This record gives sequence, structure tokens and C-alpha cells, in this order.
Amino acid sequence: MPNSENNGRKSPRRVTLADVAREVGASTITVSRALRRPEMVSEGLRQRISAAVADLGYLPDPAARALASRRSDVIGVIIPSVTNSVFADVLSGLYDTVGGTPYNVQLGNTRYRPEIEEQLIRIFLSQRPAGLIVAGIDQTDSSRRLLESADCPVVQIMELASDPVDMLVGFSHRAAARAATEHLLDRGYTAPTFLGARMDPRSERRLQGFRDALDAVGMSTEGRELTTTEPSSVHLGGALLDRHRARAPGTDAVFCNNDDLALGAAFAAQRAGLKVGRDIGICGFNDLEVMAAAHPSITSVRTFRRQMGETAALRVLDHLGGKETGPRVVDLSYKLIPRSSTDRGA
Amino acid sequence: MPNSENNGRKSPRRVTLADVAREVGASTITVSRALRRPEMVSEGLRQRISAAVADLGYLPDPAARALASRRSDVIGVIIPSVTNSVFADVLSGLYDTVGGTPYNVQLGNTRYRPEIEEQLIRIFLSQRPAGLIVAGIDQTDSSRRLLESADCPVVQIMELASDPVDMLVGFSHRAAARAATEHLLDRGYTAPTFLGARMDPRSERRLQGFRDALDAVGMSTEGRELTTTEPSSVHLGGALLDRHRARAPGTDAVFCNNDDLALGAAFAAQRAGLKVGRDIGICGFNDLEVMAAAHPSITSVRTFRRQMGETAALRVLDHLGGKETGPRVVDLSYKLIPRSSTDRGA
DNA sequence: ATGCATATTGACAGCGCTGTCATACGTCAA
DNA sequence: TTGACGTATGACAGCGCTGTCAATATGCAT
Repeated sequence: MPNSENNGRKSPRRVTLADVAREVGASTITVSRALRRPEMVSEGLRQRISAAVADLGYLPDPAARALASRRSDVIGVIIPSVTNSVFADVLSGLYDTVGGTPYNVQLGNTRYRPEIEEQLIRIFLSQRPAGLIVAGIDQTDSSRRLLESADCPVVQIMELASDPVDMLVGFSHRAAARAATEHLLDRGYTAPTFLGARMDPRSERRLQGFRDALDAVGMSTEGRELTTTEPSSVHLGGALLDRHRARAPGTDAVFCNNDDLALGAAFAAQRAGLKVGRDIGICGFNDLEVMAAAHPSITSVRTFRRQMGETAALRVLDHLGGKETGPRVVDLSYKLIPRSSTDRGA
Repeated sequence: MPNSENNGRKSPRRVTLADVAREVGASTITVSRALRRPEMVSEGLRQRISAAVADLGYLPDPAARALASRRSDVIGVIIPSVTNSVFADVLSGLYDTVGGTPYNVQLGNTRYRPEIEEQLIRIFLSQRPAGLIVAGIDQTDSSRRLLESADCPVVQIMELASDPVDMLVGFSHRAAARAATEHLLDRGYTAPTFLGARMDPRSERRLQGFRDALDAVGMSTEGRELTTTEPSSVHLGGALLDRHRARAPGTDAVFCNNDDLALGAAFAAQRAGLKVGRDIGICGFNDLEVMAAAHPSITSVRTFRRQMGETAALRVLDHLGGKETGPRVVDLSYKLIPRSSTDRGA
């Protein structure tokens, strides 16, 4: 550790509530109140306490606080991946909203494994969290029971459902995917295929939306789905497109599980000498920033990921603040953004 | 909260060490030891304790533990951005390495603001963290003093320096950028420009490396740098290239601050009818996955971000485990990956 | 048998804070 | 004047765990 050279010198004793209390000639409990419920302490005392706090550099010990109050300042967040930029955006919204409050975000990473999710829920609950935010609605039965018995606000995010554990902020992946597929059909593509990787529950619902759209026009989905459990990547998008075109040369459009795949498909199409848009329609999902900047620009379904994080955090904070106003379920919807990659005339 | 319907029923009392102790007929301290230092407890007792723990579903209370031991299980991580995929990769390595240990990662997001970084350091220190990992070496003076006085292992990451606070895991941005620029010159480009956005301290060092390379061959950097403080994006990469080409039509290569800019530059070049590689050389930085998959593929400098997170976490864990073996400074280096975007003959 | 090191267990206090209940002191209507 | 009431403050215990020191048992050389 940094100061291991001066081992003899012990680290300075921490400044406690008692020190502040002594400084202003009040009791510790009064100082504690001045910090947490200022309105309960008289004007003059409160000011002297603030001064002493600043002066001594007092910082509350979260562990002691948690132990005494049986409530920690931790808002636990459980997501399946830290690298996936979709979750990165959600996190960004979360951190921005929780930053500046007395609460702290603590992240749990399930790596798409339900048993790890369950373990993380247990661990978080053992910390008596202020709130819990979990991605998805496909928890195991016992995870769900744990969440239901939690005595803190719980927000599920990313998806829509009629039976949330507590609160829910998300959108319908199925409807979004259906809209994207209908867009391909509207634009005159006659043989669309679903390209998917990783295939978590959300991806499965998108696939379902794709099927919905084909069903609605009486089109068979036979041979129009190519999915893999491999993690998604740009490279994989290209590989899937190549593989599918080899088997089904008639394919004139692909709806991709996510934008990485779509981008990869676009590169692969260009590499194969196809003109994206005219020869093959490509639609992604999420509308990452790169989709608009790409050449040609790539159609995608915009999702409001950052706002999802913000809203989820706000729902928790509102609950903690006693304002239980908002709705239990928030549908953030989605928005199709048509671009050159699905423009046959382009 | 989930169970607010059954308000009358109080949440089940938590299982404590005392419960386990009672169950096996031992004292709490012995149970505590069986959990933390199993070798100090006799075989038989230890097994009965494990059984009781599993049976009762005992989980230690981290707050009580932290309060009593004056040491929390938190490894604090301070980074400037959650969305930047560079840090996402580092984080992924961190989480993977810390997951499975009794420690917890807690993330602080400075949003590139030194005063927030300082505040975060203070807050983390007030938690008596098990360890601290901070991005960069450009802390304010008082931040640095705080870190130096911390009585936990501290690892600075992302960069190299001769005077780390404690430990350091990173690589030389300057050397990496110089190598990239030299590659452009080697490949026969005669008028390279540095394109940069955000320009944090690391980017400044990359710019310095660019200058080093030009200096070494007696080339002026005059008019060969276009930077902005705007946050980086793919779109911005294209905009910067367009802007620069309008002013300096002779430019035949760009070294971009990061891969997003490089990708955007590539798109913009194609849009302008240039053949990437032949008409304009493009080199990025970090070697994100998309660079290899792009069409044409884009040259970049590979950095070992995930490994940086893993190594930093390992250094902290080793320290905590008492093994103070490894070196204080780890240079993960970098690797230039030449691709089509800097191939004039392609 | 004696003394001493080692292994195993426990008693006790206290980490720094907050929940709860008690106290002191006005204020004001009756 | 009295007492009910609201406001401001404090005393006290205890949250669930661990550091420290003490106690006891065991083994072994003397």
C-alpha cells in the first residue's frame, strides 16, 4: 500500500460524529440529525455543525450507518454484460441520475447466467440495499421469489411485462422487431431473413416479432432464420450473412438481432460486391451512433437505453423519497429510423 | 416495494452468526473464524458449521463486518466514462477477476472532471476500501495526496509513469502513437494528420507521440493537427476528415485518436469517392473488434484493455492476500495491426 | 511428573452510527 | 395558574460482526 514505507506511523484516526459533537458542544445524535434531517435542528446549531463538519472534514461511515439503520446506501444493479454497449448506455443513465444523491450504484454482472443472477440477488439482499434494478423479466423462480420478498424498491428493466415484481421500465422487443420487419416488407423486400446471435430472452422475443410480421402477410418463416448462441460481433454479422446467402441466394433483406450484426452484414455485402439497399436490405436494432454515420447509413430501430437507466433510477429514488407517484410500468417504446440500407432506389 | 401489500408482516429477521453458533453449539467468534480462517478451526466443527450455514442460509452482513474489522470488501474503481468502450473492456476484465472473490467492485464515474475524481476518492476512502483502482496518472495534487495516504493498495491504470502512487498497470500512449505514425510514413504516406477528439491527458500523449514521429524525420507538424474537445464519435471522425481535407487537400493519411474517429473517417472518405488505403491512409487506436471486420479493414494499434483490468485486479488481490511479489509497474505494451486502410497498393 | 509450545475455543469490548424513548423548555388556551 | 402540546435536545442500547487477550486442552521433551 502507498504508505507502507512509513509503517510505524499509523493512519490518522478517522473523524467521527463524536468529534464533531465535541467540537460544537452537542450530542452525537444531534449532529447525526443535523446531517440527515436538518429541519429538526435549530438554525444556529445547524450552522455551527455544518461549519465543524467542513472544518474537521467529517465523512459519515457508510458501514456504521448501514449497521445501525439496517439499510445501506447501495442501489444494486444486475445486468448480463458490462461490455455490451446497450447496457453501457443504460448504466450511463443510471450513474448520471444516482450520482449526486446519497446513494451508490453497485454493479453485478451475470454473464448471461441465471444461477449467477440468483447468487447476486442473494448477495445484494444481504446488504439490505436501498433499491434493486435488474435486467430482464426472465428470472428463475427462486430469484423471483427473492425479489418479491425484498423490502426495497425493485425495478426490472429492458422489457415489458404485465406482472412485474414491483416496477418495470422497458419496451416491447417483439413489437419493435415486428415494426422493423414490416418496414422491410413495406420497402418492397420479398425474402427477408432474421440474423441472430447470442439469443438471450430479449433476442428470442425479437425473433418472435419477426415471425409475427411474416405471419401477418402469410409468409412462411421456413429457412428465414439463422441464429447462433455465439456472442455477437461485427465479424459474426458478416459471417452469418455470407453463410445464409450461400444457402439461400434469393435473400434480399436481413433483419439483424442488433446493430453489430447489421454493420457486419453491411461490410460483408459490400465485400461481396452487393449494393446495400438496392441489392440487399439491412436493418439493425438499437440504433447505435455508428448506424447513422456508416456509409451507406443503416436502418435501425432506436431504443432509449440511456433514458431507461435514468427512469429506473428515478423510480427507485422517488420511492426512497416517499413519492410513490409514477406508474408501476413505464413503456419507453422504440422508433424505427429508416436509412439508406433499406432504400431500394438508393 | 414488492411486499408492501403485506405491510403487517415484517420481513423475516436476518440469520446472524449467533444463530449459526447456537445451532452447532459453538461461540460466534468460532463460527466467524470457521468462515474466514477455516484452518484455525478443527475439522469436525468446521464441517458442522458449514452444514449449519448452508442449512440456515446464513450470509454475512458486510456492513457489520466492515464496521468491526475497519475494512470493507469494496474495491473502488474510478474511471472517467462508463460508455467509452475502452473502459468497458477494462471493467469487464476487472469484474471477471474480482467476481468469485469475497470482494466487490464499486464504480465511480468522473465524467472527465478532476474535482469529481477527488470527491470520489474521498468517498471511497471513507468506506475503508480493500483497494482502489484509478484511471490515469493526472490526478490533482490533493487527489494524489489522498491516494498516497490511503492504507489500501492503489493501482493506477491506462498509462505508464515513473512515479506511481503505489502500483501501475498500463502502456505508453506516446510510444504507441509514435509507432502508428511511423507506420504511416513507412507505408509511403507523405502528409499525415492527427485527428483528435475529447483530448483527455491520454489523447494529448498520443498527439505527442505523433509529433515525435514527425520530428524524427524532420517533418513539421504545422497544419497537421486537427483536434477538438467535443466527445468522440463516428460521425465526428467523418466531420473532422471532411473539414481537414477542405483546408489541406494534399493530406494523404490520418492517424486518429481512437477507432471511432477512424471508422468515421473511413466512411467519410468512401462517401467522398476516395479509395481508402490507396487515396488516403487511415489508422485508428485501440483496435476495437469492428476494425478487422470493416470493409476495408482498418489499421489500428491494439491495446490490451481487458488484460489491464485483469492485471490491476490481480495486483490488488495479491496484495490483499499478502503476496507482494509482482512488480510495481506493469507495461502491457501495444501492437500495431496493419490492415488494408494503410495499404497503398490495395 | 514437570514445563513449555501448539492447537482450539471462548469472553468481552467496541467499531460508528441511528432508533427509541425520555427530558427540558417554551407557548398558549382555558 | 394550569396543563396540554410542540420543539429541541439528549441518554441509551444495540445493529452484527471481529480484534484482542485469555483459557483450556494436548503433545512432547526433559
